[in-house]
Amino acid sequence: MVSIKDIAKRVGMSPSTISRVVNGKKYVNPEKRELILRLIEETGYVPNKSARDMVLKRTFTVGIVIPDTFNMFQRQLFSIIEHHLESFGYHTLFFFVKFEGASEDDCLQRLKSEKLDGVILLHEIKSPRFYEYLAAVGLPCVIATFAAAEQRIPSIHVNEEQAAYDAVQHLIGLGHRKIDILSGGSFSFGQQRADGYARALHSAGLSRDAGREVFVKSYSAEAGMYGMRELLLRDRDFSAVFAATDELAIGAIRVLEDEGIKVPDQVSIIGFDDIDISSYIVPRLTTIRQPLGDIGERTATLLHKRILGEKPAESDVVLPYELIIRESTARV
Amino acid sequence: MVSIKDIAKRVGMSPSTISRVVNGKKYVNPEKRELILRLIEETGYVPNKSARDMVLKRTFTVGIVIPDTFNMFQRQLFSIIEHHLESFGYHTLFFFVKFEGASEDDCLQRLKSEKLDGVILLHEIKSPRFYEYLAAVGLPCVIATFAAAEQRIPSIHVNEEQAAYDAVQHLIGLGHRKIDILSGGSFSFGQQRADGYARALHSAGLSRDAGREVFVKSYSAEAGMYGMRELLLRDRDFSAVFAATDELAIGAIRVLEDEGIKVPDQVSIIGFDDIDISSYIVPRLTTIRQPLGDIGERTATLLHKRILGEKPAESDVVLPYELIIRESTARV
DNA sequence: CTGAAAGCGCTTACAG
DNA sequence: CTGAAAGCGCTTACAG
Repeated sequence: MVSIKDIAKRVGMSPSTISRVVNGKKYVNPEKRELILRLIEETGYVPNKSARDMVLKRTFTVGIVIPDTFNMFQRQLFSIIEHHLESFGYHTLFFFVKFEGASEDDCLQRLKSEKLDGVILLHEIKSPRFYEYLAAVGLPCVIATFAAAEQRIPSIHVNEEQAAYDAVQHLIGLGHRKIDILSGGSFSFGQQRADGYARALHSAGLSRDAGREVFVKSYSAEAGMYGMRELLLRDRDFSAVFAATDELAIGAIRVLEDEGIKVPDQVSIIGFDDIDISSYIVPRLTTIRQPLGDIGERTATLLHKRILGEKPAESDVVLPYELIIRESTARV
Repeated sequence: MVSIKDIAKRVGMSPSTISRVVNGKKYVNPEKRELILRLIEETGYVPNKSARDMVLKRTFTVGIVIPDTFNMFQRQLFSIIEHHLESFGYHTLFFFVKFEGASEDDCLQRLKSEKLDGVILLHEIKSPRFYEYLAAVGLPCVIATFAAAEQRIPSIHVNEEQAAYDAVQHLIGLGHRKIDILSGGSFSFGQQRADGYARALHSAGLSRDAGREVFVKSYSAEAGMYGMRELLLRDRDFSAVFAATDELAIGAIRVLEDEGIKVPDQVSIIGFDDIDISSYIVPRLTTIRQPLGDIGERTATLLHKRILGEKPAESDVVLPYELIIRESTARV
């Protein structure tokens, strides 16, 4: 591989000068610059990133911490984020974390061995050690899709509770009174969406009933099937269900269909997230749309600013969501 | 950040020795090793990856070249690959490439600036320059999901043509005679799947008809809707369609449903890939399952071996696929 | 505008 | 088993 020294030798100049033109610094004689540029082209010289990172003490890469079992919403989100990050000149490294506690420590360990420029959390890390580390080394961080707990880490998200409230209001507006909920654990949004559900019921004068609530392990279609079977086992006396996630909703519809229960004729289902597939399935899913593109762009931009040392005023960005009414909900 | 020298100073030994214990080399006095290990623990020392990469002249990272518009099958595949790669101790860097020719050059450019240990192609690169570069620098490479063209790059894939043949045979076995095809461009598998379709038709004594074939731009559900509308515009005289991709099939079903045409009662649809969602939608999709897990694992393993310098005998691994009969196909 | 020199944090023969 | 020394490829004051 050709190095900066090789180039220097060939043009009879010092490595310093070559470095200057490679990095587009000024104070270089225009003619020499031309000459050097031509030679770089000819030889196919590319700077050695490791050497550069080493002296600069940064790596131009940001880590994205994401659940091992990421759902489609998170999948779509991370490719948007990675796209923007790339346009800012960053590499991105993925850190998958499982739900077991040990996995968070592993993740932290891996994080330490990289000299990241910044990190984005798409997964809600619990371990305080994690946040202590971030603070200790002053590693810029942005949380996407979750409100930060107490820590002073900026986050980009939607008002989950209010959105869920609106979703359930939509059901109530359609005349539904017997509304079940299918949500999941592990993440705070599962709880917040359940909170919005409860508040909507309350504000409509409906009483909450533990028999109408099931919390499954994850947020997948598989989990949705499991949860709906459980709901069916308990009591068939519901006319609508609020699924905390589109995938949960898809699994729920699957089970209902298998039982010969028609959606939305007999049961209305509303999801949350508006993943790609939701507008193609039969029936098209009524859901809450999170502004994926916006979340992704702002997350990447905010992190970039923090890496550059800017301290943006806004530390908690709450973005608007949207109720998307399609075919899976109907008047009771 | 604490460096190897700091540790050396604190224990009164040389950096060489510290390096040896950090890298688990032998020839170190057991007691000193203990002492050093303890200090590393205490100080939270982590080796500087950039420095290490630089002297070792490798980066322990592999690049994954993937289409910008990757579909769900590719999405699932790359997370499996990344998972295995991580277990081998590699980082992975994504290189998204668009369909425009220029994008391949960009990708090549980026590839050059990284000192990758290896690369995996999930996207069918056309540019010969790309392969020339790989050969020139001796960069290990494995292709997944495509048969390599002439180049001597090992690849892991399924017999696309034969699988498509089987898919269409399934339709024929169900009594269908008027079978349309919905496929896409840009990738060789789109053509190979179409070839299998043609051969199945031929072997059943059915004549091929350009009016029954539509090729759309991509392989998404969106494209599937577009393609099915086109098919409908031409002639409603078909009882089955072979969609080259599950997502294409999902879009096709969507349009049929909107037109009041029942699947599979009036039209049978078969897909290809068996993406996650295919077993949850209504109707469940009949499709060809590609052995995702196996492809991912073998791809990662094969690349790892090549990086280590082993030249495995098998350069073209053809894996078995499986016809998954579900609900979207029925007797005519 | 330009070069000599030092240094980033590690590894690896080489000589004990 | 261990240390001194050189070197990986770059950048950056510093002195012209």
